[in-house]
Amino acid sequence: MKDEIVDKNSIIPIYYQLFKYFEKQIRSGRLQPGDALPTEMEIAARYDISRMTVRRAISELTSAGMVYTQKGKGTFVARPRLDSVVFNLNNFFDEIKQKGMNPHAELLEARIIKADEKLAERLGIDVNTRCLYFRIVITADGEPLAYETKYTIYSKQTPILESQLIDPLLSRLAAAHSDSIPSSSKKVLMVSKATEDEAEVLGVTSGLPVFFMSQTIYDADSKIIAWGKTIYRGDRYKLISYEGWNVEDIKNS
Amino acid sequence: MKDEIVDKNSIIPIYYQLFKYFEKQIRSGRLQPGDALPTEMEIAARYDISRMTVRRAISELTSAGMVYTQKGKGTFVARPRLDSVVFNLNNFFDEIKQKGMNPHAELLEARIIKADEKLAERLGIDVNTRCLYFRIVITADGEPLAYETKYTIYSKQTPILESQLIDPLLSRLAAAHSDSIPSSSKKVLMVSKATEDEAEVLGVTSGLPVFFMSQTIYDADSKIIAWGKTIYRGDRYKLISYEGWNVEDIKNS
DNA sequence: CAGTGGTCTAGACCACTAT
DNA sequence: TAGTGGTCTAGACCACTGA
Repeated sequence: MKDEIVDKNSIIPIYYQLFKYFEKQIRSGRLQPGDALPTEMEIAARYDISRMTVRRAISELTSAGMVYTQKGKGTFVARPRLDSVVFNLNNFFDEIKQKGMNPHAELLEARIIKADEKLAERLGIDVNTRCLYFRIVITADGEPLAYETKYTIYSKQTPILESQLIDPLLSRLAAAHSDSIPSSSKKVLMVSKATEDEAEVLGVTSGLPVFFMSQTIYDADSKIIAWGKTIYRGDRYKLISYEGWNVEDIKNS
Repeated sequence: MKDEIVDKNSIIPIYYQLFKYFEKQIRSGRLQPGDALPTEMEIAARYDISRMTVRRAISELTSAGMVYTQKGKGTFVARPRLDSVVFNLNNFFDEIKQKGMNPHAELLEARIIKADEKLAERLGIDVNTRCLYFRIVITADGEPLAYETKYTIYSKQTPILESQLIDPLLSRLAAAHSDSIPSSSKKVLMVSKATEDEAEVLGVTSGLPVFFMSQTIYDADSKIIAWGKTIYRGDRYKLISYEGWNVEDIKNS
């Protein structure tokens, strides 16, 4: 009854209750950046819990970037890092759905081709190696938003299902039709102007600024097994990044 | 002598040795996605260490996204996630330095202004509130790369140092000249065409595709205390994102 | 039911920090 | 030297899984 902070009989783990308690202290400003937390021993004694449990709670706070520890000195409230920017580009389909729109992928073309010099160079393979080539356009409520062109090595020569081609995850396709297992990926985001071909597919005027993203997929031996490019309409797409401690509040403002 | 995996007398923590051991097993493919790790009890018994130490190692693997645990079942090797894209835009100065170039920030203009309607709207303040307005251009080896325009509430009315204005961190400036402490930040990345003004400052032709990034800084009460926009030359700037388990290898390829 | 990971304890020794 | 966080132990009980 003395301490409402930690309820040992709760179903909620003690370390989590403690984590939430300090999180609230910091978010509300009762603990300011630079302030020291009580020592681990103090916290353990105050709430009559083991020091290992206290450490678990502090470990969660550290992961969340809210505190940092200094050996021999103590644990201190961190300053929010507001200037390292992380832009997230998650599954396009889910993002569209999340906005209450209806996503759809349409297959424009799919062919088995023999690699020309340019493609052979890109995929790090010999000229004339058999590759799978296809193009899709992604729409939201019927309006084109993104245009993808993809290539992958076609070593297995297994039948191709349309459902695989419109799968937004290139790595899954590469896994199905190449001998290698996707292990790593490199994506590069650039700006560009829509070419005439791109403009037509996307239903915009040629020259519109667009996001241009290339993706290269590698296997465990760092060999390239797939390559693709995606054009996102610049007038409809933006990347948003939130940082700090009261992110949920500003998302709604 | 039997087990080279864990050296209890090493300076390196046991949990870290164990983490590195499993990391190597997974990266090399000896442990494949979906494979189960030995149970915690087994590992503890095999290397004669405490189960809590084993759990610390597994916790590190989980943080790294290399394994996942299932209550009552076991610990399994995860599939690398190759399709959630994270683009990082860190400190511009450091990035330029890292490429062996010489970064420089030049102050183009700095004034105390009274907010007009548009700015008042953006900062969520009353018209005619005193604000600090300034523009800077960032160059690498003398070549313009980015062009920043920033506004912050000027409530303290403390003297302004040029060193503060060319500080790439807007949050630091906001902290110095506003009553509030920066707590959160929102950044939006879009594509655009360089306006005539921007093109002149950046030394490019008008209409060049550019990255357009806006940043809004909030205090703990979710009140806006600063706003800025940055134009990055599209012909010189790109965002690169790596994912997977052998990222270090492909960075060099 | 036996086996798994999740939580927690009450100690211990260490390296580091500041005085 | 006293106090801090970092590591580690050898137990314990729990909820969940699958046979």
